[in-house]
Amino acid sequence: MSSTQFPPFTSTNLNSTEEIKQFHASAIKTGSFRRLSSRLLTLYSNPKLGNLEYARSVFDRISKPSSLCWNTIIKCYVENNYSQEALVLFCQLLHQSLVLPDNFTYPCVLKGCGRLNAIEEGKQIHGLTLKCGFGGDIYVQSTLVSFYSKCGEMDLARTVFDRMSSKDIVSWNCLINGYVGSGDIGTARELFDEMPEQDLFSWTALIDGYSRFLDAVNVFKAMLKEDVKPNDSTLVSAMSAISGLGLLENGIWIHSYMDKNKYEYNGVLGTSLIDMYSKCGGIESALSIFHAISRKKLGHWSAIIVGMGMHGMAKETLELFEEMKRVGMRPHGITFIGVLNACSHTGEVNQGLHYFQQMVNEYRIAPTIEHYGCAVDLLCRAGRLEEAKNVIDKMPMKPNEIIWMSLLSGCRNHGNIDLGEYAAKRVIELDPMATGCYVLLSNIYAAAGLWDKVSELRKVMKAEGLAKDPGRSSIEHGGMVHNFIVGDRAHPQTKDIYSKLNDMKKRLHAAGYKPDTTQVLLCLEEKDKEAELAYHSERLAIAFGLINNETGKPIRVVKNLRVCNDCHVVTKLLSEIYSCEIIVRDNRRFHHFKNGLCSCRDYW
DNA sequence: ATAGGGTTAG
Repeated sequence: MSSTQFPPFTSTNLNSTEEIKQFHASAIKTGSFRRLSSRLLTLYSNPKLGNLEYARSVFDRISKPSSLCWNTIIKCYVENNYSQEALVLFCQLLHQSLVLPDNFTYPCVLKGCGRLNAIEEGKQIHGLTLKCGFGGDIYVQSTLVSFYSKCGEMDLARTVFDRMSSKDIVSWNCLINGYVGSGDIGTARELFDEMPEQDLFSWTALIDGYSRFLDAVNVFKAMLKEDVKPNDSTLVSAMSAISGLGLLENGIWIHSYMDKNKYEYNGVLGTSLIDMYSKCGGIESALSIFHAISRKKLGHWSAIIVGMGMHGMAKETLELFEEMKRVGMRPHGITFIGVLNACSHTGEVNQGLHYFQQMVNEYRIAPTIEHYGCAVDLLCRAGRLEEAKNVIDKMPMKPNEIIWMSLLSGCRNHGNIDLGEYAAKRVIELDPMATGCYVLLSNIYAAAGLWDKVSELRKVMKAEGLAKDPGRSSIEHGGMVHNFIVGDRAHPQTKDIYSKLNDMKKRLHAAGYKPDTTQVLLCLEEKDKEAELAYHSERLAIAFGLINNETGKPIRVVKNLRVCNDCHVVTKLLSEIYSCEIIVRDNRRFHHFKNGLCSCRDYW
């Protein structure tokens, strides 16, 4: 819109900082600053512009700020994530100003309290709203619901909500969001069904709440059926669920929906798409999305670097990382997570350590516990266990169970009993219910033939009520997700699957396969151990994939645990025997099996 | 003289 259509002094269309500054300058020149100060303050306070300093300087030049001015500057601080300062201003408003807070003020400060998790301050302000007669204001009440929710006080949020004499869609959404945030998706769902009508926020909240489950995708589809048009946030939530589950077919579907409806990928949607394709095993698609984005932002670069790292493409990852720096993009902490992981997955230990140093020294990024986790992982995978232990001992924060699990896992892979026991003790101190830890330790004992120690561990697990987390694998076919657990016989095609497994077994043995039973947890006869391996969940999924794969497309399996050594050997052979590419996502990375080889080059 | 400023994803 051209500015000539609107006289500068009355224009409401000043959208850029530059335009506002011109307006500001002319207001001073013509002596109309006093008259326009409140308008200027509002313009500078636009949260999209981030002009907090200008807004404040205008506010400070207003001699007797009206409640409108107070409200605007307080909101500006909240929106720019300086809620602490917003509360300071609110106190000044209470004690030092000529005007009193009004019904517009309270929602702003309460929002600030929510952001700060300032439960006590919020409760006091809640009291004030009642005292000042704003207890029945729907905006104040909804913000209170939201505030208590953010502070984890669902009972209080519910009480405020139940006491509201009239509720609108926003009040319901605030409460639903609260239950979603507290992880109570059941109650969130009940409220969603109970509310008089749902809007985009309600749907998005529900999709968000189902994040790690297939329901998220189904709710998204139901929403489209109701002709509610998703916005960026909805799509991000839906894609995040798809990524978590690794549902490539669904991912392609949502992408084509977005294409058809002309969504823009230059912002957060591009990042989500890259992330989604990477995590669903479509790294080529992730790359083409990335390359098609004309003005690549930090999020896009980081997403593709993290994604390629997961696929073990260390060389390409590092090349892109160097290119990113060359074009003047400054990496942040998450980018380095991707870089370190890439090095870890291919065993580029020294290069990884070099990048860790670069992050600290050149980019002045303080390593988080996740970065130390990467460094420990890097060393552990390579068998440099003592060095890893050294990193743990010297890191500035208390190591968490993830870090000790990395060490333990390294000890399993490199057969270090003493350090393994030490790491396992640390894990159990932090998380007594850590099943995976018992399993890894058992693996160490089993590999060393210490069967009495294995059975001792099993007794402890039994006494503690710990069951081994069963291996689960899923595969998409014909618009459905098929899930398998070890020794599963629940699938409608079970008969075919087991006869395929039999066929696989024969052909594997003919190809010279010898089962590797060293990682079987149970103290069983050699024959029974082999049987245990033969029904690992990914083999059921692969058998299912082979039966139903007429198209010659890769078979894509998503697993909840790490691939065991034996399954890894088997999957390599199967890719050759059946001339079929098999792509497995385990809980850490991707394995692309083709022609008898795996992309991880047996290092994982 | 009058309008303007508020609540739900980040």
